[in-house]
Amino acid sequence: MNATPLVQSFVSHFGEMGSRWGINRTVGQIYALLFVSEKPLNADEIAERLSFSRSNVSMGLKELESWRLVKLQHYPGDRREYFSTPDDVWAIFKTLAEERKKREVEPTLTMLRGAMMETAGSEADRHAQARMKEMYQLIELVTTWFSDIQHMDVETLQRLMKLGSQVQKVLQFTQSLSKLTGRDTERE
Amino acid sequence: MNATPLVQSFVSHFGEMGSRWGINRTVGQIYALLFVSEKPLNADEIAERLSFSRSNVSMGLKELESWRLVKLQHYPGDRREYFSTPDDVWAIFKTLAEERKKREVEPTLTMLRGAMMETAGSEADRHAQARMKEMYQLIELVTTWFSDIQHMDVETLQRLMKLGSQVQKVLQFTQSLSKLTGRDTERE
DNA sequence: CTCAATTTTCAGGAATTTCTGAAACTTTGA
DNA sequence: TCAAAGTTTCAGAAATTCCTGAAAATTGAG
Repeated sequence: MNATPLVQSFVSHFGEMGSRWGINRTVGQIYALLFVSEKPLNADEIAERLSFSRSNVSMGLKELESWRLVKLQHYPGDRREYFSTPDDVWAIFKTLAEERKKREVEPTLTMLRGAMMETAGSEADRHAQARMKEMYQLIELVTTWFSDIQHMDVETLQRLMKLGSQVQKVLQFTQSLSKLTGRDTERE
Repeated sequence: MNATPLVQSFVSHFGEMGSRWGINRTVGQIYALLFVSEKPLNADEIAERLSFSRSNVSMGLKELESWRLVKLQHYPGDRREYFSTPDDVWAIFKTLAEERKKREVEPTLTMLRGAMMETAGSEADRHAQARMKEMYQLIELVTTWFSDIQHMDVETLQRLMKLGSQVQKVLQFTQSLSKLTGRDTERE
């Protein structure tokens, strides 16, 4: 690899990390390279900089496209495809969260929903089903909340996050307000 | 495997999913089995039910222990160790989030911190460093918020989550209040 | 301390995943 | 329509990860 030590360490870190969760080393490194790159790169440039085979890069890029993590563009008079990552890190974060939800959470929710429909044939089954229900409700609450939050604009989100656990006080305050007015601020 | 179809499908789903993110099939299945089990199981029982070798189960349990996801207990007059998962799904969720943070996020933050200390030797480096800083700030904000939230009690947390994006309105309200009083509710 | 019960370690075979080069395919400009 | 430039596919080699059985280590009752 012919990059500065700075970029070098960033790229290899993403390689290692990549394999710690779902994606592989190649994909992690390609992403990292694109993320810090000043200008979009074409597949050959990526292959050369990371010393991967051209075909490996092609597969990696396809994988990144399926995660919606890379942008594709063309330059006039050049037939090659140039890749880059979106500039806005918040947008990247949201995309990542959405995709992980789709790949890791949704299938589990579907399975759990199915299991909860089954008729329990034994005491053990009844217990298992109750446990699955607890898991289902937790996951559903958390993911619904997540997607609620994702639809907020970045400024509000940042404000909320900076507020941190102080939101508790705000909540207590509105709670006592709603007791006064008789209106409930909670949904459902 | 000698389980009911209900437990069967739950366990195999966790096996598949397990390999989709960091942990392997064995570990996923052991966890799933313990999660729905009425009573704690010892290593031999687990090995038998899942048709894994005894040693594989031993390694899987060790892995789960390192994630703090299993409880260990003994019965009088029985030298074997019995394993189970905590009852409270919220507690499980928190543990999982903490461990993932420790394993997946902290190392990245450390690397980024290091990279940001380096002196950029070129225009490309300067750009890379700026990008890393954006990433660093986002991750730090999100994880700090997460741990803030984790320290809230479950009731408050649930209330907050059920509120969903309506929290936006509460926020706008307090914002206008603070304009009136001149006090700022945000930290930092 | 001894011995049997239980758990852990670990070398190497099995299974899976990753990566490559060659070939097939696609696109576009002439 | 053709040829050249570029991209994707895919079979199998290479690397990695997983899993097992055998042996070693640990534990605790007597």
